[in-house]
Amino acid sequence: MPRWHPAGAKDFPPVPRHGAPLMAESDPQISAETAGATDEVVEAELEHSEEERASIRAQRLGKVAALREQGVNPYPYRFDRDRTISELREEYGSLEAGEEVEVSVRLAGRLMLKRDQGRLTFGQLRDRSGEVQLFVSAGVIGKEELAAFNDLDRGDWIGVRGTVMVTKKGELSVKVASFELLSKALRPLPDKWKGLADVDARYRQRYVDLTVNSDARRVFEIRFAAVDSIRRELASRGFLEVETPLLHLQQGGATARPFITHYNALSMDTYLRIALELPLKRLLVGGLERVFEIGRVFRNEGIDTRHNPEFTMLEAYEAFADYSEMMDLTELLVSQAALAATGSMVVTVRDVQIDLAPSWRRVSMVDLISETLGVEIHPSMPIEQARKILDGLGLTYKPTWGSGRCTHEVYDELVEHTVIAPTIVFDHPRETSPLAKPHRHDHSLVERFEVIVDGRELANAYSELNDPVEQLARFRDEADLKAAGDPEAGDVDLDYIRALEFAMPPAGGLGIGIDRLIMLLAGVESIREVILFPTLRPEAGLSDADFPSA
RNA sequence: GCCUCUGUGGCCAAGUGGUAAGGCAGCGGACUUUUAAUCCGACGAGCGUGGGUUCGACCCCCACCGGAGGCACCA
Repeated sequence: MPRWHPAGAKDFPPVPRHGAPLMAESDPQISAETAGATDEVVEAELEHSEEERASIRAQRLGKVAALREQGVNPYPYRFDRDRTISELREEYGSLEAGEEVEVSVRLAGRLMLKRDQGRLTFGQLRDRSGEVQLFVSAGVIGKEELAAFNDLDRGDWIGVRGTVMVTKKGELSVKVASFELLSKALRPLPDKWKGLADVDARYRQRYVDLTVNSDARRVFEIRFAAVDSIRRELASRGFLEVETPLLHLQQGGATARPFITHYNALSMDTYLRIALELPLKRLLVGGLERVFEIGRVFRNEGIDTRHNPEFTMLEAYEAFADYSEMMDLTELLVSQAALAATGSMVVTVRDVQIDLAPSWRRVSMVDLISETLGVEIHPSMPIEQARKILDGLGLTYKPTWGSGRCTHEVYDELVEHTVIAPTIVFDHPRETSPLAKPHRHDHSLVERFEVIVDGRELANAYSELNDPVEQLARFRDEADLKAAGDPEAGDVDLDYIRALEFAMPPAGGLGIGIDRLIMLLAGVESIREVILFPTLRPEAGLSDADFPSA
């Protein structure tokens, strides 16, 4: 238990004061002016204005050089911190205004704010856990050390040692007994009140965004907590987390245009993966039974508020299960992630409250179309009839489309975006779902569902196709499309077929777009807000000229 | 790829044909309980880049570069 006692008591002996005037030593122009010689004054004024005109970066480089001259390393190697700021707050948060504790603490962090009061300076120190005020008094550390503290800049990393106190106004503070510079910032932090507003700069210099914008930190805290929750939930159910190759020899697992790269040692092109599916299902063949991967996939497509060329997918596969177990699993993973990340299963997107708690509505695609539009369309109906329905709805279609594709089109264009509350839309047309297992009762359908929240697809799941003969036939259809010029069509993955021929157990599979889940949980509208370093075009104008050495 | 909007000192931000407000930070000074501290003082940009129109352009036009949103495309 910490012992507290009234303010005023000191943990550290007062630092002896040094008689030297504060600025005289470090400010040559002042001594020059007081010297009175005309030439010297003119020279000093010149020097003075030059100093003022120097860029902030040049001034800081000057400070770095000055420190080195004094034998101080502006970039030392380590600091012994004994607690984080949030730990400090937990321990001493109940102190009353004016109280002080005779315990020395050692904190490290970034100096975010400085308030110079003359013989007293307040600082604001931030570490990863929070912020705390620094109370830096000449009476404690002496004039010289106070001057040195005042010479620090916003953005510098520092370590401090001191006692814990609460000011008259009730602010928990560390009364600094000593401090050291841990890393000197050469560039100034953005406006202390407005922060960094320019979105371009926020994405390119995410380090600055994270430093000054608490909203940015909040989004990524949500992201880390949500992903952590998903991992724990899956692990607790016996799912094994695995890592599979990013470099693929064949294009497959989804329909998307891939990035192609070249592997010199083998003198061949390889694809960056567009999905996790096929390697994971090979592991089901291998008997791992429950596997998942959370990983980056790459699609060579455009960038917009919902698409980044590299993004994060969760895929999970469970042997002996079908898509109905995947429905339960999806509800569980998403609702628990929301709870872990935000403290609530209710999220707010554009002022709309959405409850992610189980159980979600479950409705078949054709029923949902019927309910929303009053239109009865079904993948099994004659194509002429389906076309009439699309005509009636003002939708266009291609001559190659069957009734399944037409049904899906109605759903995509007119229904999906109207679904706000989390909804499991199941039994998709077989025609538009080449990787799912045919429906056990209706072969115009497949056992597939998507989860729609706020009008957007959040998850996609199947009863996985494990019939090698049918899989090969579907691969060949795709290969024909690719040969005909469709860049999104996949290759025939003969090794995958061979794997299926060793028999893959019946299984349910689930994919969740992690970035979109985080958007939902954080209530943000752009995928770039949930990706630390979103893909951007090369920055214009940044050059060596921006980095003069002195 | 197309359309609309947008780019002003380190950051925020006004100005939209007549020769660049203001704030923050930085610099000098005052101040031992501030919390976007306050007060005083001095300083800093020719307005994304390149052309063009004009007596004159940050403001108008064109192209290019970066960014945002939308469309197309895409799960």
